[in-house]
Amino acid sequence: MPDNDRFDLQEFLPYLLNQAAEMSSLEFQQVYKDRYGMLRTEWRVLFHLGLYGRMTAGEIGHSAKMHKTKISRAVHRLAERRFLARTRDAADRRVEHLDLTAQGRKAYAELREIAMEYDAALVAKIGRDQAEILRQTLRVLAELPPKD
Amino acid sequence: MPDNDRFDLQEFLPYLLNQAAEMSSLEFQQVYKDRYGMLRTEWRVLFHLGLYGRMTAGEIGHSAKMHKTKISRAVHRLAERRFLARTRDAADRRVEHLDLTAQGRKAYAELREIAMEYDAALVAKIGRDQAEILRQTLRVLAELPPKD
DNA sequence: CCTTGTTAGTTACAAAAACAACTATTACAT
DNA sequence: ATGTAATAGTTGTTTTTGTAACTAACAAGG
Repeated sequence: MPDNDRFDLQEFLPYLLNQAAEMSSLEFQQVYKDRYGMLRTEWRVLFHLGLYGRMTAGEIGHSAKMHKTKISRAVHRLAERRFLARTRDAADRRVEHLDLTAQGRKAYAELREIAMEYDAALVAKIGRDQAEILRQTLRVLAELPPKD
Repeated sequence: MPDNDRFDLQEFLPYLLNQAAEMSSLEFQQVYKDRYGMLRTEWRVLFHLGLYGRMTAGEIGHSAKMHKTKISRAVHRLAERRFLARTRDAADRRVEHLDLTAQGRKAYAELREIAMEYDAALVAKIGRDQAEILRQTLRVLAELPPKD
C-alpha cells in the first residue's frame, strides 16, 4: 500500500477537468448525435459558421484549436450532407470559403437553442456566481482571450 | 450573418470545459507518453493502483468512469510491460486482483511527483483561491446525473 | 522566368476508441 | 439439480483520431 501523501487523483486538475468535461458534454452530445448524426468536430464547425458566418477551414481550426485534418473531414461530411457550401476564393485559389446552407442554419438554430438550455441547466446546478468564476478560470486555463 | 443573440461558443460550458481539459492534460500527457509509452487509460490505471493499492478492473472502471474494454486493454498492456501483476481471486474466479510491481511503483512515484508539480503550476496560473473553487465546482459537474 | 520556401487543404496509413458479441463463472429461483 | 439471469472480463469489428506525407497554389529572391 503506497503512501498517499498529499496527492489525490480525484483532485488532480487535469483529471478533474477531463471528468467534468466528459460529463458535461454527454447530454448535449446525444442531441447532435441522435438528431443529426454529427460528431463533435462537426458540430464545432457548424457552430463556428452559425455564430461567426463565413469562415475558412484554417480560421475555424485556429479558433477551435483543432488540427486541420479534423476540420477537413468534418467539412467534407457536412458538405456531403448539405449543411454547408464550399466556395473557392477567386484571388487565392488555395482557400475555400465555407457558408452554412439553409439546412445548416436550421440545424444550427435548433442546436443553439438546446445548447443554451443545457448551459442554463449546468449553471443552475452549480450556482450562478460559481458559474461565472468557472468560465473565467476555464478561459485562463484554455488560454483564450478573457471576455470583455 | 446569423443572429448571435446572447450565445457565444467560447462561453458554452461543455465547450469551454473541453478546451481547458485538453490544454491542461497536454503537458502532462507528454511525460507519460514519451517517458513510459503510456496512454491516458494506462496512466489512469497506474495511478489508481499506486494511490489506492490493490484493485480489480471493475473497481477501477467504476472509479474512473471508464468502459471495461478500455480498462481490459490498459491492464493487458501494463501487465505485458511488467508494471502490474494480475492475481485471480480464489473465491470468485471471475475477478482478478491487480497490484503494481516494483517497476510499476517506481513509475507511479515518478509520475506522481511530476503530476503534483504540474498541478501546482496550474494553481499558480489561476490563483490559489480560484483553484479551490474550481475543484469544488468541477467535482459537482463530474457527478453522475440523477437517474430518471 | 526558375528555384526554394510557405500555406491551404487533402489523403493514406497506423493508432486508439466505441460498440457489440463473446467466454467463463457465479447467483438464484424454481 | 437445472435452467435463467447476472457479473467479470475479453475479443472482434467498425469508427474515429493522429501522424506524416502529399498536391496545389502562391510568394519572393535571384
